[in-house]
Amino acid sequence: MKIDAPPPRRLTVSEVASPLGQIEVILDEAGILRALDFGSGLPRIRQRMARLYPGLALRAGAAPSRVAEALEEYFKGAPDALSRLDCATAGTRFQEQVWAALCDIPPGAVRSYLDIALQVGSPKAVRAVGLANGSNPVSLLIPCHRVIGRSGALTGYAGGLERKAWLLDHEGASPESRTRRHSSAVISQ
Amino acid sequence: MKIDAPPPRRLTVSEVASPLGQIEVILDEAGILRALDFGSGLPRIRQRMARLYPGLALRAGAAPSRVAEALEEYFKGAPDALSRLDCATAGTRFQEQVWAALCDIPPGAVRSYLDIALQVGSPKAVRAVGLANGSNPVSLLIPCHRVIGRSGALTGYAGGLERKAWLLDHEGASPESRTRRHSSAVISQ
DNA sequence: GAATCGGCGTCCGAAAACCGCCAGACATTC
DNA sequence: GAATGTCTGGCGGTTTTCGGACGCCGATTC
Repeated sequence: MKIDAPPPRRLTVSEVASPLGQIEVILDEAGILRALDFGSGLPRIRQRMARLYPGLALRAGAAPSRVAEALEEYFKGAPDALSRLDCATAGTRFQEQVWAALCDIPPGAVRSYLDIALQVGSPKAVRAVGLANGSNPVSLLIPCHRVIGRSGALTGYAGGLERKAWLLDHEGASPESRTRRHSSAVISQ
Repeated sequence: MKIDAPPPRRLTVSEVASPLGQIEVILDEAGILRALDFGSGLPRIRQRMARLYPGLALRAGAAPSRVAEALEEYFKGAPDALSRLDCATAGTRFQEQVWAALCDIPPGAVRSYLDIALQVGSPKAVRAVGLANGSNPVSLLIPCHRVIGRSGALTGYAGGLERKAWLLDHEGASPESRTRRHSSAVISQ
């Protein structure tokens, strides 16, 4: 669940194993997720944290079992397991709107970038939606992987397109819904 | 005393009466002074707080008696009373250096802007010292009023030159030291 | 499909504007 | 001469503004 929270005072980074490789997890002192990304994304994420929360150091630590277990369940086939975890973000108004819209997409469903743009009230800001998507700090919980091109093409994913495809399969998004053309109104749900 | 402290989570603004008019005081949740200025400076100070600590609202409240008493004593003639209070600032490296230098000036003494520039190791940054002085968030505790022109002219004060003059008189800075020329080495102390 | 173009929020770097100054050069005045 | 006043130019952080580049797209055209 995406929640509101005051800025963090302390950030702890830890690793969790997954079928898709190491996952980097950053939690604040209250145990709220501030970032989650696949291993290769660590430099990117450190940079974002440094920009968002200047002067806040990252210290290493072990992931709470709570978090590790939720991830494990998710990868075992319980897509709702992640909704037990709380996460908080610090973005611009537009980014927050987009990220909130992402959270409305249930597992197994997909949306197009245009769908999201319409939903946040900026019909022409489709590329901007792509940018906002790409700067989502908390992968998986905020399901930016459920947004694909209107044509059904996956188009892009910071963690790599293979992972995006894997996740959608895993969540049961029908491959058909991802290749049918000009049917964004239909593929919802 | 100027101390180090983590960024505030909550800010409370309150007013204290003084011979120089209302004084606005902003404290964080730990009772540490984050800002202090004369009444007219409130908009200015709100703006600075908003920039330094984005998303942090100011709520109104009563000043702790501790603070009110220290100010009262100061205005009754005990210049050291303020050193009981803790304050914390969030400035650039240069600003922090300047503000620290200000804290070395004892009551009753004055320094020139050049003196401060020399002390922080940037002999030519006299105007920058003026700027840093002017953006001191915690008046009185960080005694920016004790910095005057090398010629003895008061040159400027956010709270108004009358108040600057009053404060220096009140602290016993000899009027002579403030008008003598070409003697910055002498007017110190 | 492949190429083109339009659209939009964000980041980043460069440039300009702002000053709570100081020294030096000259006029004035005694 | 010495004291006082007025100008002028240079100084250096900080903040603000501005412009360009960028990208997880979509519609159109060929």
